[in-house]
Amino acid sequence: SCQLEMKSLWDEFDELGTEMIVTKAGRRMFPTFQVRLYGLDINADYMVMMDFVPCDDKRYRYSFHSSSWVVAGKADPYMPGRIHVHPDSPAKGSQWTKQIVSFDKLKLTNNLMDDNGHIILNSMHKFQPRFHVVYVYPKSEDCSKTQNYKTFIFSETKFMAVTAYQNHRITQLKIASNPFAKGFRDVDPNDCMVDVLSQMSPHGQQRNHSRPSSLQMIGT
Amino acid sequence: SCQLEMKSLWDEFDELGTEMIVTKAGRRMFPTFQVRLYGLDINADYMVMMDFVPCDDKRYRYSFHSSSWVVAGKADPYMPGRIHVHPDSPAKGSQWTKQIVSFDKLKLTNNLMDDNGHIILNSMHKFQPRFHVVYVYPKSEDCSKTQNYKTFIFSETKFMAVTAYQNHRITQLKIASNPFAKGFRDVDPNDCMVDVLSQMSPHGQQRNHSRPSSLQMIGT
DNA sequence: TTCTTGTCACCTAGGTGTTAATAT
DNA sequence: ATATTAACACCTAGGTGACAAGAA
Repeated sequence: SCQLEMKSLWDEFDELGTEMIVTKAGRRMFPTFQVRLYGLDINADYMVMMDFVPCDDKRYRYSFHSSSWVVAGKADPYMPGRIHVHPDSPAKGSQWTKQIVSFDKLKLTNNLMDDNGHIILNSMHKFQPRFHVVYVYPKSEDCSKTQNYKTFIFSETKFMAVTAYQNHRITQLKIASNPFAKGFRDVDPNDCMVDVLSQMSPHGQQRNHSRPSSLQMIGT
Repeated sequence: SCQLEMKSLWDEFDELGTEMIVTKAGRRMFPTFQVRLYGLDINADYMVMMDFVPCDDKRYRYSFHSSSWVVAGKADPYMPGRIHVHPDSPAKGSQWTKQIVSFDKLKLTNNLMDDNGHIILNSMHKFQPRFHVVYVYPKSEDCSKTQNYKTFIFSETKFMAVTAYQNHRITQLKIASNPFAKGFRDVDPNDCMVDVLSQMSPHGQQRNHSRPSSLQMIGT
């Protein structure tokens, strides 16, 4: 079996309508797709991988008027999706189960000519990530008898591919939760008066907030 | 067969008497031990790994008077060395031969109690890195007949383990050749008058040399 | 209008030798 | 004296959304 990591964060995004940036060079997903695996054969070899399937046959646009996604026509021509094989593959069941399996190297692109092995997605289309665990047969074993893979789908990880964020609340949630976007945070949600004061002690780590407003709060 | 990458850089260090820093937290080697592999069976599995053996039974100290290493007694008690298995192991011969095999994740420590899997070395002792390629037998094959590994030793990669650099010329060569030490370079060896001038054009990338002397050269 | 692209300041994450303080 | 440690400024390397300009 298989359990999605950071499910509560995925849920938060899903409620707003998750958006993932696609760029020519390739952009990582946030949240990162991470799972915990259970019940694998310790000594058997497995490949683990991801792919992405269209949720429907539609093209969307974001209506700022109603703050929602509306259908904008039929989907652009669909290319059979690439598969991203986890770079640790193949590995023993013991390896996969003893730590979280993270797809943080996976990147999304809208470049149809991409030759970096990134996942190619159409912008303004909706996608469902899928996770696959493939059992690698030993040479001696008969591979015609049993199904050798299992697929897991987490509905809360579906998302709209975009070249720029449409829903401002998604932007704010990304900024609040992605460490790499810390530079855009107005105030650190972990900060409170006590924390701000503790930063002024010689042991507290100093931070430079670019916005003076967040520091003026101390004096008022 | 097997070929050492960056051999000329290793030679430069070896002529001065290579030193490698060991720290409690673990320090990478520089130059990084990297090799090119040839003649592996494309479809067979191999493990590749490194270990370090003492060059002799001596303890050294650096004589600043004579600018050379002198024997300072018998070696400290020797613990059988750890083995660093390349993280890509096991992999097919095709994988190992199609790109440079780099041990840039390998770290050296002087902490006898290290539990990060780093290589433990005695400071002020001399070591010889060794590189091993191990053939992984398929389950069906008889493993009692043939030797299943091969060891490569490059004499120019031997080094003295130190907690701080002793030979100032080694320090300077590290600073000149390791990108991460760029902050300690006095002037960029790639810079000449033409380069400095080209940097002043709007397309040239600006650099901030902390030493004003390197900029005063322009005016004189 | 709507969507895409490239550049940028600002981060995270971690690899350097330096330096001053400490240990032996 | 000699050797080790920990904090530090300064890098490499690369992941963020903002923004202005461009494309469809």
